[in-house]
Amino acid sequence: MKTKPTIRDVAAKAGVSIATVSKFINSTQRFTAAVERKIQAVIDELQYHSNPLARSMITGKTGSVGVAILDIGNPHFTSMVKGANRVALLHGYNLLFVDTEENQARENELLATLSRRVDGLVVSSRMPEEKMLQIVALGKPVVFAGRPAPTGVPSIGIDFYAAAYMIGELLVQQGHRNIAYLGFAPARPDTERMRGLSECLGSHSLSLTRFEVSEPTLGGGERSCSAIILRKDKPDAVVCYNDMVAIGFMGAARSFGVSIPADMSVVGIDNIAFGRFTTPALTTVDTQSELLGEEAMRLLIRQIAGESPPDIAYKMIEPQLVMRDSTAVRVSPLSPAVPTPPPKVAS
Amino acid sequence: MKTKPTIRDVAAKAGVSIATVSKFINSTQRFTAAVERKIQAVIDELQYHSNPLARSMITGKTGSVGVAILDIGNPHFTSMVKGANRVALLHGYNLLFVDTEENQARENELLATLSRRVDGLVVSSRMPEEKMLQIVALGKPVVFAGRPAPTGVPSIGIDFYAAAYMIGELLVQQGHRNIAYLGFAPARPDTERMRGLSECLGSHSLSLTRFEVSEPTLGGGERSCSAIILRKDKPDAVVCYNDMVAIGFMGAARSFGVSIPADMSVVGIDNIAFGRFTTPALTTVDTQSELLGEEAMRLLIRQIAGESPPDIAYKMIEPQLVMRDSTAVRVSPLSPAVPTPPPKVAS
DNA sequence: AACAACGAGGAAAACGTTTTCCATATTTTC
DNA sequence: GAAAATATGGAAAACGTTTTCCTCGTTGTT
Repeated sequence: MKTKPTIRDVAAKAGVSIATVSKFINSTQRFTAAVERKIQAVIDELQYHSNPLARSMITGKTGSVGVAILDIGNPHFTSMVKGANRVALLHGYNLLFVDTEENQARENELLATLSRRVDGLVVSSRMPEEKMLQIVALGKPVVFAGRPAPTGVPSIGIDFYAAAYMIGELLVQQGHRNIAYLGFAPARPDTERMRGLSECLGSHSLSLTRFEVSEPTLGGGERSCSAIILRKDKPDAVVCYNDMVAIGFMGAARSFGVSIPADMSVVGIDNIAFGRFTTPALTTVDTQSELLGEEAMRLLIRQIAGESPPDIAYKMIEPQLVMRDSTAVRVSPLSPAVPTPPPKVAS
Repeated sequence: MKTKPTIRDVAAKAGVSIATVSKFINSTQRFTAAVERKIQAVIDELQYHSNPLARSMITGKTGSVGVAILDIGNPHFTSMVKGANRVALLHGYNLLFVDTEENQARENELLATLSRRVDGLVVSSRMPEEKMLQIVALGKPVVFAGRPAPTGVPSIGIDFYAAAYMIGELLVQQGHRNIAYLGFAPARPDTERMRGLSECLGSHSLSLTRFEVSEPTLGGGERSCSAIILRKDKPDAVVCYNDMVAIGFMGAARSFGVSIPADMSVVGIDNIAFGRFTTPALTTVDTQSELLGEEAMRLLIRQIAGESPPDIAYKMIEPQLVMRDSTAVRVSPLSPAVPTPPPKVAS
């Protein structure tokens, strides 16, 4: 009564061998109706469920896939998980995920443990290439999502270069000249964003001012606001590392009395759902987080199924501009060569 | 080279028995320095990691705990996960979570599978009591978080009754008389909220109008807006099932030309981070999602450690009102007995 | 009626560990 | 220096399955 019933219990009670029970459960062999009925009855009576650990040990398959994300608090990642979850379920896998952000130090251990419990891994964490290779060395199928992966490793990328470039184009068209980038670069993984933006500006003979955000969150955006707002030659547009930063930034900006987009345009990256509900609604570029998750999971599942990695190496998601109300054409005169002192605003 | 090294491989290569290697790894016994050095060297060379499945099979422990949440897209749940993750990590467990929303039909299967892979379960899904009992019957330690659980089952509750009651108090103080509740009740789990609200109103001789939201999300809140806004005796305050609904509702309301809080007060429940960044900032009541996750995990871990369930049965989290700008004292005259036709607004 | 072919069911090995004993080798104690 | 105590290491059973052969008994074919 205390301990869970094993296959041995049902075999004994049904008067057959454990082999028979196993084959019946996995429907790998047919038996006479009487036998099958008897086994089923005993299974129901005992509430028997086969132990997946034991099964996995011998089959080498677990029936689940893992997803490692950086920050479960960021809707971009949760959307990704949703997409991944959907296709995993569709293919009969279930999804386990871990949030690696909470304890960077134990990320390795976490992933090592996880990797033994799943048939494959999609990892979306930001990490140095070296660590990526360690994960690949775990020997499980893995696909990296949303970040450039070492060559030869399957991955779904997001074309942040293009994203940033189109943002730059928009802002320049709207007459902005003093454009700033509020970025996040612990191990500089956001060079793509910055490159896209500065190359775009460069093609218009403009240069980019760069600011650093402590972390890619609402709080990070909030805290980095004052440094930008209070600057002598305050930028007339700032493009943010992602939507979370942008939303945090806008909130703080408002409390400083700067009005968006009248005084300053702001744009994010990701297109999280909340961006539609801020005031002003956030202009951003859609990185199709959910599609990203779906594609990554498809890739992973194909890889688990044994398709050769070279065939399925790489794919890039093309972002799309989403115009909303946090950007506007600049009405004040183009920024003069000699900056005029900014008007004092009510703080 | 192809297949992962096993304990047998390292034993052979180190010239000792597998028992010795096992004991060394788990530090259950000391050996001579030479032997230990040798084993460690081989482990490093082979990149050996012990197989957690095999280990779990014999020890009966997995070293991980599971969390089942309803909707990973809702920041309330993700905060909870963050809290749970933190204390799990602290106690040496790692956290696996599954999103049960995507496929309600497979929820059972999902939980059954998960339950075999973890030492215990925190479940925060909304579900009928019968299903809760099924989960308990799985035989793993489990704590329910955020919802009332069957008696005798450990759980951390949120006092939604009190939450709703204090919202009602606030609104009445502010002069609102025609107060509506926008709720969500597939198997009516939100009766607490509604009870709290209507009992509060009752104590002021007011009655509650009730509206139904299709799903507890941004989209749900958005879609349910028109039915409320376009009503002849439009309520002057609506309290929403949760913050997501409230934010969606406010967004739609704005597009209908009703201004919040001037024309109508809105309040949510949960206090998700984004509520500070809407316009107006959302008045809500803090359910301390992160604390909820922490407490639930602590309870679970104590239970895994073998403390008797009766001792640790139940705890209730007391919510706190968070006043922001989506509520205001009502300036217009108290709602007349005969409703005046609503002003035509630009749609 | 004899023989092949087939179908139903079982015995036992395997998966990679942990753990309980047991057998030595080494130290301590007197 | 011998006996007792202790430290060091190993053999083998166990965990709960799947899977690969076998062995029968039954059916079908000629």
